[in-house]
Amino acid sequence: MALDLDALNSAQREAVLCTEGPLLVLAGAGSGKTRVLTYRIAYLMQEKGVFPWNILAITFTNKAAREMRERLAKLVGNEASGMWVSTFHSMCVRMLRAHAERLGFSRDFTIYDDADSNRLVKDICKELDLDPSRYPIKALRSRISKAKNELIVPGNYVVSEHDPIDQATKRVYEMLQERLKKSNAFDFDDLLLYANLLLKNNSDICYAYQDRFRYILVDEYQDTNHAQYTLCSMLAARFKNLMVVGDDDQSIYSWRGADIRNILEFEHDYASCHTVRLEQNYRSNGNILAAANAVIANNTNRKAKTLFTNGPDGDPLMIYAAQDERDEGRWIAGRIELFHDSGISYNDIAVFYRTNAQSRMLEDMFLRSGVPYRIVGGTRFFERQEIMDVMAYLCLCVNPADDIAAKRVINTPRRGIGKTTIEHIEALARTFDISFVEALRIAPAELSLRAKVTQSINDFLNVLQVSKGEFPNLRAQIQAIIDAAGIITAYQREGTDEALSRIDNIKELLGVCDEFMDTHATDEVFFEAPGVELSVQSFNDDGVAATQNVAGVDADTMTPDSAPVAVSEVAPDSASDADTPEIHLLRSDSLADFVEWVRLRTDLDSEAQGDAAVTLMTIHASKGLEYKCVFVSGMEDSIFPTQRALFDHESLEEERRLAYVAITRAREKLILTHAQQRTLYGETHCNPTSQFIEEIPDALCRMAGIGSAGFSGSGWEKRGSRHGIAGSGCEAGAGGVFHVSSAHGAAERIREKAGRAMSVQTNRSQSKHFEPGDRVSHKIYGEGKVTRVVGDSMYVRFTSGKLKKLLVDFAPVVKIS
DNA sequence: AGGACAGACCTTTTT
DNA sequence: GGTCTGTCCT
Repeated sequence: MALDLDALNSAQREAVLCTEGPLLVLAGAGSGKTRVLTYRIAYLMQEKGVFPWNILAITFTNKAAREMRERLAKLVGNEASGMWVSTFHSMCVRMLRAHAERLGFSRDFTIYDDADSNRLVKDICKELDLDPSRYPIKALRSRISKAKNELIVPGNYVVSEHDPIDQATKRVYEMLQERLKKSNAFDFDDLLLYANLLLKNNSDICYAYQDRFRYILVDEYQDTNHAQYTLCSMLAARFKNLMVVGDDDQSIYSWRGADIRNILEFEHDYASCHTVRLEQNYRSNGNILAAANAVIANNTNRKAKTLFTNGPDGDPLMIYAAQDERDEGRWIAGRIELFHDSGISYNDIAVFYRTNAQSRMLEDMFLRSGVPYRIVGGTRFFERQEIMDVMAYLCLCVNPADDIAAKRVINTPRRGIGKTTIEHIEALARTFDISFVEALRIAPAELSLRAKVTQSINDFLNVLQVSKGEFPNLRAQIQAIIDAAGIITAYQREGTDEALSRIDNIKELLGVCDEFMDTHATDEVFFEAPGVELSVQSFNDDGVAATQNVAGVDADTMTPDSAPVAVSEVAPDSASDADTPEIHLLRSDSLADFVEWVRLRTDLDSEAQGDAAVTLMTIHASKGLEYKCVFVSGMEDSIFPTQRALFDHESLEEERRLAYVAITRAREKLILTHAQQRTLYGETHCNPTSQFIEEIPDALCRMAGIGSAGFSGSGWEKRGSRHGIAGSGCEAGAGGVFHVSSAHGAAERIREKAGRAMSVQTNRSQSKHFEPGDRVSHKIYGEGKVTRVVGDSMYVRFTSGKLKKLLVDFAPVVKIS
């Protein structure tokens, strides 16, 4: 398959053809950067004869990695199978698995997620007797995380004199690392930190990887933190074929440690760097693009870029001023129905918001108006309690030293092992310097526990025993562990709807396991290229104290003895030598690999698409996506931009970049809404229209109207609502269901208040009951006649001729006489 | 040991 | 306003 470079524009082609040396690609939104990345890889292999195993492509999300792999496969078939296309984190895991011993870890280490490390820090604070109000866990953790991202190990953590929290941080940090190591675990930040230390303190390993990854490509470079930055520079130090792609205007994760300077100063770091700007946008209509350009132009700290398109201007942007958040949600729902009627699929529509809290009202209104929706983010699958419990069992089976996991599930399901017993066992573990699980084994004798408790402990330990049995496949093994743990049985006994849905979720996890088995059955096996197998042999297993101290990192503190080593390139047939550590591969039958794989993914990104539905998500979550039609809600100062950013220049610029991201997600239609009044955290505020709206030239916009009490009219949205009075509705009786009221004067407000009170009455007395033959009015479809009522749904023939099935409880329908 | 209540919390969260 | 956590009570 010959590569068709004519499919690229000139800037894209330039980036593809520039294969040698450092390359910075400033890729505006929608400018085809993934295309450039994949074409460049294909070009390297097909035209430059570069072996796939000499290429490393790094992304931030698993989803992005998968997409790139897929697009690459389309371009070059399975030629790319020896290539590392992975996230920073999974790349680090691979390296750490291969060389865990160098760092004093064993290769079966587990990865602690956020909740795990939170618990660990909490435990440590308790032990140190730190008052949580003076030393908030959150503050400690964020400082530690920041330190890790900056590659500051505990020994190098500099305490500012008059900062007690800082002093506590140092102690907690020290202990945290000890505990993690004892548990044979890394947290997310550790993966990057230790991979850095591994390369810094072991020049042989570093050299081997440098030699292997001759061409490195990094996506979303604007989001890299310092640890990621140094990883890239170390790996690329030898061949300097480092291509980074990013858009400083889309840097929205500085609060997570992303350092925008990494991209702004790339040209400085690599003097011989070549820079390419991708400014032609293939996604959005002209008006949308013009709005995006106008907004982002207000930022000062950026690499100037101006996106252009050859496409049409399209519709003007629509701006709607809602009365309050309820009106906003209701209006958006109505607008979506109009779009849907005009032939736009729900799948092509997305609604964004700044904070997750805002999704509630939108959901509520969508439910009531019958707009199908799906929410991205929020409580994620792997953060559900039951899933975390099962995962804890799995982790424990893989790594019995995982104390956090053990403590999490020792009494899940209820086994009658309470707080005091756990504390005793913990004390036991500390006395003998053993793990929690090991302590469990001796606990009955040592603590002379009652028979019932002993039985419980044996039940629990039996789970680990069971996991070691023989199974036809991974799924069967996991199933057996879950059964032995008795989780499902416990939920079944509970029998509540909630418990049953938890069982469903656990079944879903088995589905995830199936997916894992499918996707890892074959492809990753080829990841290791013959002939360049990276292998490391240690001359001295006892570890002669040959500690290297590289680049100011205190190797003593965190990296134990690094022994002198030799690197050898082995022939393919010797690659399987027993004592030759191989680069870690994910095997479809390995529980350990499954656990790792799950830990490094955020959500079910393989989530089934299901029926057509509108997508709801935070703006952060929308990065990298696009929709024909985009709503951005809550465009008010102190919501978006957030309150904290209003008086801080840097934060405000980041918020503006966020606005830029939101705007540039839209292909054809962009609707911005704001509410004149909004209740948040129980308090009602009147916020001014977002300054970002003000920054968009009027010529690009059209006012879609001002939200008013009248529009809500019918009162349908209040039925069954506990918030009835809070609505903006002035009540029916005023005539038409959809009458539009005049502007809001003071007098009107007073009348409206009266109306509200009345509306509650009206609603309470209003019958929800419909019968065939009833004449009804629907908010979107107008008038119609009920033809059939089945359970809680009914069929209505509208004057337009449409027959619709509606949910009696939720559809925006009222009876008319 | 486990349930009930009261208090604190509250941007964003690729891994 | 809602949710999650921590403590107190039984």
